[in-house]
Formats: sequence, C-alpha cells, structure tokens
Amino acid sequence: MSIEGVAGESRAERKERTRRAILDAALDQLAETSFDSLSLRQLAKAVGIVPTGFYRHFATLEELGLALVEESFGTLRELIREVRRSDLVPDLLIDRSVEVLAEQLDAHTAHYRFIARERYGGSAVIRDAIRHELGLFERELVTDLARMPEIAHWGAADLHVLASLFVDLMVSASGELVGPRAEQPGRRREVIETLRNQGRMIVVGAAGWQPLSS
Amino acid sequence: MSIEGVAGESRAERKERTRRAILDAALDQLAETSFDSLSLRQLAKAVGIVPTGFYRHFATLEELGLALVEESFGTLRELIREVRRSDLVPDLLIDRSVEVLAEQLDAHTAHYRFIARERYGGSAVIRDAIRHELGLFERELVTDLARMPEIAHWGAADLHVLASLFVDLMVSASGELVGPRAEQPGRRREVIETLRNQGRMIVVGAAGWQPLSS
DNA sequence: CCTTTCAGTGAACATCCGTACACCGAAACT
DNA sequence: AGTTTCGGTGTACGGATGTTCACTGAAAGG
Repeated sequence: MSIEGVAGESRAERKERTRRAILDAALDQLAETSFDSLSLRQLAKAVGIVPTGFYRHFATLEELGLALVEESFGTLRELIREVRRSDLVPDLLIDRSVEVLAEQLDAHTAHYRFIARERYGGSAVIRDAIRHELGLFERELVTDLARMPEIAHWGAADLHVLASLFVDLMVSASGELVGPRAEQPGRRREVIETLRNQGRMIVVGAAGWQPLSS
Repeated sequence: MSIEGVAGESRAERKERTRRAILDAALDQLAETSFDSLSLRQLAKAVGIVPTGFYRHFATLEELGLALVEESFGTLRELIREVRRSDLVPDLLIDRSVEVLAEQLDAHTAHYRFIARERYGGSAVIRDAIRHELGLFERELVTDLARMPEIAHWGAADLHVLASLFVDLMVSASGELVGPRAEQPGRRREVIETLRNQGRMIVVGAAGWQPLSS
C-alpha cells in the first residue's frame, strides 16, 4: 500500500485522509489540464492508490468534480463572510474586498483556478453546477448590497446588474492566475491593482446610476 | 473518399475546402468538449477523412487550435470595425455596440464560445494565444476610447481599466451562450439585456471617474 | 505525353483509458 | 472469539487514442 498507515487512526479517519489526497491530487492535476480530460489513472497514481481504489470514494469522476465545486464555493463563502464582518463605508469597502479576495486567491489558488477554468468548461454537469453556485453567490451579494443606504431604493434588476458585474470581475481575476506567468511576482500585483480600479470605477457608476424604470 | 469531388475544382480549392471542413468540425466538436480533450480521430470521422489525412493540413492539433484562435479574433475585429463605422455619441454607443455584439454572437456562436471556453482553458499554448489576442483587442479599444473627448485627458492606466472591463464583459457574455440552455430564446435576450445595463453602468462610472494620479 | 506533386488511404504500432471482478487483511462490531 | 464490513489490491478486458509508413490515383507541370 502506498498510502502508509498512521499509528492511531480509525478506519473513517483513514478514509477521509485518502479522500482528501484524491481531491488535492485532482486540484493539482487540474492546474495543467481541464476537468474533462482528467485521467483517473494518473490521479490514482499521484494519490498512491490503485486505479480501482478511486471508486471507494467517488462513484464517477463527475462526482469528484461536483465535490470540488462544493469545496471551492465553500472557500468563496468564507470570503463573503470575511468581508461582511468588516462593516465599512462604500469607499473603503471595495479596497477591503479586493484585499480579502487577494488573500483568498493566495490561500486557495487551486480552487479559484478550478472555478475560472470550468465555469465555461467542457463538462456540462460541472459547468451547470458552477453556474448554479455563482448564482447563489450573486444573490448573497445582492442582499448585502440591498442593505446599503445609497442603493436601497434600487430594483431587483439593478442589483442584479451590479452584482453580476462584481462576480464577473472576481472570476476574471481568478482566471488571470491560472497560467505559469501568474507566478511572476509583478503579475499578481498588477492583476490585483487592475481589479481594485475596476471595482472602484463600477462603484462610481453605481453611485451615479439612475435605477431602471421597469 | 468521403469528401466527394466537385466538378470543376482545382487541387488547391479542394484542399482549402477540406481545411474548412476540419475547422468547422472542430468548432462543432468544441461545443461539447474542451480543446485539450479534442479527439483527432473523431474529428477526422466527422470531416469524412481518415485520421492520418489530418496531417496534410495541420502538423499538430495545437496548430489547429491556433488557427481557430486566429480565425475567431478575425471575427472579433470585424466587430470593432463595425462599431467604429457608426460614429455615435457615447450614450448611444453602448447600445449600438451591444447590438452589434449580439449579431456577431448569433453569426459566429462557435467562435465566441471557443474563446470564452479556452480563455482560461487547459491548453497553455492556446490560452496564451487568446490572452495575447485579447490584449491586442484591448489596445485597439484603448485607442478608440482615447479619441473620445470626454476621456481624452485620461492616462494609460485609466484607459486600461475601462477597456479591460469591457473585454471581460464581452467574454463573459459569450460564455453565457455555451450551454444547452443558451438555446432557450428568453435566455439570450436576458444575457443581452444584462450586458447592455452592465455597459451603461460602467459608462456612468467612467463619466464620473477621477483619473488616477500616477 | 511523361513526370512530379500531393491530398487522401489503410494497416499496424504501442499506449493509455475506464471499469468489472475476485480477492485480501485489518478494523469494527456482536 | 467469531463474524462482518470495507478500503485497498491485482488482473484482465475491450476500446479509443496519436502517430508511423508505404501506398494510390488524379491533378499540375514540363
């Protein structure tokens, strides 16, 4: 067995450990290929189990993908909670949000890359799962935005427009970190800097926005 | 031979016709999978040639992908030219741009889906090629924007922020058309409507923008 | 008319793929 | 102590993959 045993470890603990190893190996492999060309055998080799062992944890590769989606959006929810905690005036809120996002991108690079890459990727099931989760995330954003006095009088359509802008920006920024060039130190700063200014510009737009009549 | 001959057709014409068939079959197949899991054999079968016949037109699959990138951005350049032709005031310009984009998305769905899907996709070569072309496109946009009197005094950094916003929006809108749900008639209108409002909101933001000091 | 070019052929290759199946050994349970 | 559960093993299978090579037949060129 290539996954070495550990002294006092229950069967459930061990299973969970292997499961984690599979998820991590998948995220690692997904840095270089897209999900729908993910190889179960290479995955198993990286984990240190035999190919068939995979099925003890996931019924199909697709199920693995959905688990990754779930996990990735878990970290995204961390983000929104993190930002919500700091109750700031709008001007500083963008800066703070971008700051938190930058931290998250560092801490969970593989997850955010996965979302950016598979959002419009080749697997319909995963694509739809991500679309669904991004929809939920956008709604959370909408309820947060609706609480802000400056735009309290906006309609649902206006809030959707604004929130979807932020979501697109966030995913794009994540996507800019997928390549090998993302490792260039200057590159990351540049992406973050652009993102911050984009956010600011949108906030200015929101401030001067005439709510839609409909 | 599965590609039937045509009466008065030179050898070069015929070769070009097969090449087109390969590109089209690839675009067709890329509606369902991502590029890096594209199958040369399935491709050949769809075209009606034997697998090895492919190599008469492209040295590798990668080269095919680069040809698709080039072709896709050809249609994108059509778009910008189309918009540039109609010299409008800023208010109407967004509406007109979105209108033209909507037409282009209809006429060249496969190309735009390809760009959206592979922008952050699994093939590094194609990803970089798309990034490069999007960079060029953004620069074109910048020079166009710089001609507008309202923002003539902006610096390069400001123009970059604005242009990259538009580029992200455009690609996102393209990406929303990848799935099977894109065929729902209401869905398309909704995407376009959202895009138009996003564009308007950004224009409002640009109008009130205080240029960066640096 | 004779020669060259070359798009498309077809067989053969080694390699990788997902997964079905019977099996094992130790942890968990009774 | 005896039995069951179950994570991981190893073999084996049929099928798909990209690429090689020598070949063909008709169009192009002399």
